[in-house]
Order: sequence, then structure tokens, then C-alpha cells
Amino acid sequence: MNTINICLCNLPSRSQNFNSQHLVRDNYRGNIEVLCKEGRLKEALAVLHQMHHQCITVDSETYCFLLRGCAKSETLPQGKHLHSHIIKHGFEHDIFVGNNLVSYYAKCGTMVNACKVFDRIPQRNTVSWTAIITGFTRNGNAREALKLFDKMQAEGVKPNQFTLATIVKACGSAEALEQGKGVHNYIIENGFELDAVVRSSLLHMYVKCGRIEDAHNMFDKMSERNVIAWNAMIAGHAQHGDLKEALRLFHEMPAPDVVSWTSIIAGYAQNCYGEEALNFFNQMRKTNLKPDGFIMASVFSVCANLAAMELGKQFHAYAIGSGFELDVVVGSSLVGMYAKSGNLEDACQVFDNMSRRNVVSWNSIIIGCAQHGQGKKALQLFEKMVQDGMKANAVSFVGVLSACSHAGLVDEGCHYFDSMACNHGIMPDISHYTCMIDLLGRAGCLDEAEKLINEMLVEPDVSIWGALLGACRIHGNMELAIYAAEHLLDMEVNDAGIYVLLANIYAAAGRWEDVAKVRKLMKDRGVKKPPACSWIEVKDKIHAFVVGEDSHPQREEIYKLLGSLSRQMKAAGYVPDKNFALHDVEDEQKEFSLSHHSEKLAIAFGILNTIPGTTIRVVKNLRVCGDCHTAIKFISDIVKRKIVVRDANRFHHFEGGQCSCGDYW
DNA sequence: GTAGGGTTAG
Repeated sequence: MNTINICLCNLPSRSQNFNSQHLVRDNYRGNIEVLCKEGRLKEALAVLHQMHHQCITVDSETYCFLLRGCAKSETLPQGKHLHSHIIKHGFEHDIFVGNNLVSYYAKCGTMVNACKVFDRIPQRNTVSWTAIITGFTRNGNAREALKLFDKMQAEGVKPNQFTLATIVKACGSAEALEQGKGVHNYIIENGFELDAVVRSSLLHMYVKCGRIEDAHNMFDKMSERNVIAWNAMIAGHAQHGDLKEALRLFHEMPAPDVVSWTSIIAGYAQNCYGEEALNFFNQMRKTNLKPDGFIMASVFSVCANLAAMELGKQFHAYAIGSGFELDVVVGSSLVGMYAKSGNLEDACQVFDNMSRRNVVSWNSIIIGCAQHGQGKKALQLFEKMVQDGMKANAVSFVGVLSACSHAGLVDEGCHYFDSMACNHGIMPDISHYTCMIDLLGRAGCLDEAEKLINEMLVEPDVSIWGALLGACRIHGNMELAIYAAEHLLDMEVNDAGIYVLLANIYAAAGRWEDVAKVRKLMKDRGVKKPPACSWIEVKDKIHAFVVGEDSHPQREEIYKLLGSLSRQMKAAGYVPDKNFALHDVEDEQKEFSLSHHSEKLAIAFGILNTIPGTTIRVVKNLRVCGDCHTAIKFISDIVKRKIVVRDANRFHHFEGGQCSCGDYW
């Protein structure tokens, strides 16, 4: 209440007897304007109540200030309350108030309410139309925005530069290039092409429609380029994977702002250059620019992919310390960060504490549970999401089906697969079929898996045959494996994982000639097996290991520890499974290369460099090998540590000689 | 009333 006293301090005292009503009202209005502009909405609303209390007439301009204040902070309950005030005092049909109500509801994402108000405005003008069109564009319904634009013109209302900028944006979002070009012509014919905002929107539209060259031509011809135009170009190139050009523009532009940095960081992140992305972020922190939610969401996503939890935690603390609210996007990225770093508990905690959740937030936690083998929990969350009225999307079902697959929940998986189209109106795409082949195949229902492939309405692709091949590997079905392999080899696959899987199947059967054939094929086709790599975060630093690592400073200690562990493991009954060593060499040598797989090196490093009892979290870029899986179970028991391994597919929590996947992966 | 950057899977 102190603050209100402060803002009212310049009011004339009641004893001053000159034209006080008007002056008092003007002062109140002025105070409300300032408070709303400063985002101090609660205080502004308190002033409004004070006005009512003192029976001072509120004018439409004051309501407009308040509505814009509500829109700014996207506070739905307060705005609704204000709306009822407005109706009560007969201002709903005022065009200024009506227009502001439309933008307020649009900003809060409730387009139903926005439309209701819009329909009731008696003489809609350009601003009214622009407000509703902007609402649909912002809320992801560009098609509806484009329809309304046509309707607006049909009713004889002329667009201005604001309408045009928005409608160009809508064309970009809907990737409606032809319509966008049409609007571009209109812009030229009506003399709007010099408007900076309209031009930036056009750049963005061409970028979004994949016409980066057209955008670049426009950009090159611009005599004055503002920061928005530069950023649109940087983001355009970055999103199309041309990081070199994005970076060139970034260095060339006069004064990069937070958005420029975000475009670069997100670009590197999305193209799998996580460490570089983090380097850029650290560089930015040395400038005066303040990070915001946008940039943090990208940073958390990078940490998730690197499983850099300690670093991510620090950034989390930094984000809280910087004082900005964790919005729905940042929250979802944090959930992913904790889950992908192997810490499902913290992921759940962040999720539970989110004040708002969207479908991506739910998907993040469902997928998190799925990857940790917590199938039942994933399904419970999915049910809760549906109960809460959130509409599932295709990604939600990838989460649900992979949860069933990792947990061996065959009946449940089939049930959800059937319910996709029936109850949720989502047609299964190839990724859902892949989950199903995986689910059936792992569970040993190879015939059903094959049947499903034959029944599919879509053409089976590499991932489908790969899933079947993987299942054949688990269940030792050589005949079906070869059938799948034939399809795969016809497909000019460039995923080395498939060739490795195939070679492993042949190796397991001792068919070394076929192994050699697969290898030759890989060589002829120029497919390179990415080196197996595992990494571990110790004291905020990421340490990466590759097979047969021999340059590490702690090399001697690591190998010594592995030797000693190997002896203890054998004493406890471990037998090396040489089927997983992809070399046709003497047994002894095979055993040597097995004992130096990257995941073992990283684990040994972790044991040496962390306090006894600490959980060891390791990430591997490929699937964990079967022999290592067995060995790690023994190791977890010998060193009395929890060991969490994230491989290319899922998490394995090793403890006391057991793995959470129940050897089912 | 308007422009540029963010989160989920495979």
C-alpha cells in the first residue's frame, strides 16, 4: 500500500477548491498509466478501486491503460474481473475499450473470449481487425488469421502497416509462400514497402518459406538494416544449418543483441554442436547483455543433450538468481535437462512445480519416464494429462509407445496404439509404427511384428527394418534377420549403426565372411562408423573417452583399475561375452578390446575421481554393448556404487549387481 | 495494434 500512497502524493488536497473532479480524475488516470507501463498492475487496479470508492467516473482511456497492463502481464483472472467492471459501467461497446479487450484476451491465449468481444464491437475498424488477426497468428492459428484477412478486405476495411506486418508473419508461419507474395505485391502497390517493420516481416516470411536466397536479396538491397533484419537473416541461415553464414553475419552486424546471440546459440545447439553453443553462451555472459528465458531454454536443451547436469544446475540457479520467471518453455527444457542427465527425481520435481504446462512439458516428463524404463509411471502421467484436458499430440504417443516398449508392456502398447486414431484423432506415422515393431520385436512377438510391417499403410523405412533387425538380434532369429537385412542393404543406408548391428549378428553366428562383406559395403558406400564415445561430467567438466583411449593423463590408473575389476568380476562369476567384439581375432585379444570399451573407461574414471558412494552418470553415443552391460552390473556390486548409463536409446540404472532395464533393452 | 530468438521424439 505504500506505493499507492506514493503515487497519489501529487493529488490536490480535497480542501483545494478548484475544479477538483476533473483534476483528480486526470491525476488518477495519469497514475494508472504510469503504473501499467511499469508493469505494476496490482497497484494500478488498487487505484481503480479507489476511484470507484470515491465515486470518480472512470473514462475509456483509463480502462484501455489497464487492459494493456493486464495484457502485458498475461494475467487472466484480473483481466476478466476488469472485463466485468467494463460491462457494468457500459463501456463494452466503446471501440477503444473493445479493441483493447480483444488484444488482451488474444495475449492471454483465450481466442474464444477474444472472438466473443470482437463479434460484439459495433463498428469494427482496422485496429479491431488487426487485433484479432494478430491474436490468431500469435496463438499458432495462422490459417484462421489469413481467412480473417480476406474477410476484412471483403468488408471494405483497409489494412495499414500494422495489419500487413502481422499478415506477412502469418504467411510465414503457415508457410503460405504464394499468399505471402500476393501480400508483398499489395505492399509495394500501396507504398508500404519502406516501413521497417513490414520489411523485416517480409524477410522473415521468405526465410520461413525456405526462400533464404530471396530473403538475402531483399536484405542486400536494404539501405538501412535494423537489428531485426540482421537477426532474421542470422536465424534463417542458422535454422537451415548454414552456421558459417550465420556466424559471418553475426560478426558483421553492428551491435548484436540477446536475440542475435540466441539465434547463434540455438543454431549451434540444433546442429549438434552443443559445446560450441555453450562457448557462445559464456562469451555472451561477458557482455552487458542479460540472458532471458529464450536463451536459457536453448542452453538447458544443450545441457540435456550433453547430460551436463552440474553445469545445467548452475545455469538453473543462475536463471533463478537473474530474477526471471521460469515460463512454460524454460520449465519444459529444464525437465528435459534433468531427465536426460539421469536424474528423474529432479525432473519430476521441476515438472510438479511448474505453474503452467503445455503439451511439450507433459511430453518431456513422459519421455523422461520412458527413457528411464518407468513405463507404468509414464502411462499414469499420460492419463493425467488427458484428464487435465491437455490434447495429446503425435510426440506424446512416441513417448507412450516407447515407454511400453522399454518396460515390456505389450498389451498396454497395443491398446494405446489402437486408441491413437480412435480416441485422440491422431493417425499413426512411421515413428509410431517403429515403436510398435520395437515393442513387439523385443517381447519376442516377431511374427506379429512382421505382420504389422506388411499391414502398414506407409512404406517401411530404415528405422522399421532396423527395429526388426534389433529384435532378431535379441531373439537369435537368423532367418528373419537376413530378411530385414536384405531390405536394409537395398536402401543405401548411411546410418552406420545398422551395418554394425548386421555385422554383429553375423559375428554372433560366427559368419566372419559375411561380416567382411558388410564391412566392404560400408567402405564402398562411404559409411563411417562413428567412434564409440562415452563421457562423464566430473566437477563441472565433461571428460570424453573413446575405445582404447591411450592419451588420457590418468591412463595408467584407469587401466590398472579395470584390470583389478576384471579379476574381481571373474572371481564373482563373470564370463566375457566375446560375441560383442567385432573382430575376427584371437579370443584373448577380443577380451582386451572388450575390457576397454569407452563406457568402461568413463566409469573407471568416475570411480577414481568421485567420492565413494557417489552415483556415477555416464553417457554413451551408441547403444551400450551386451558385454559391458553384464560387466557394469558386476562393477556396481563390487564398488558399491549406483551407476547410471544413458545410451543412444535409454537409461540403465545399475545397482547391487542388477540393472533397472531387467536386461530388457 | 506491428517485426527477430526458445522447449518434446526419431
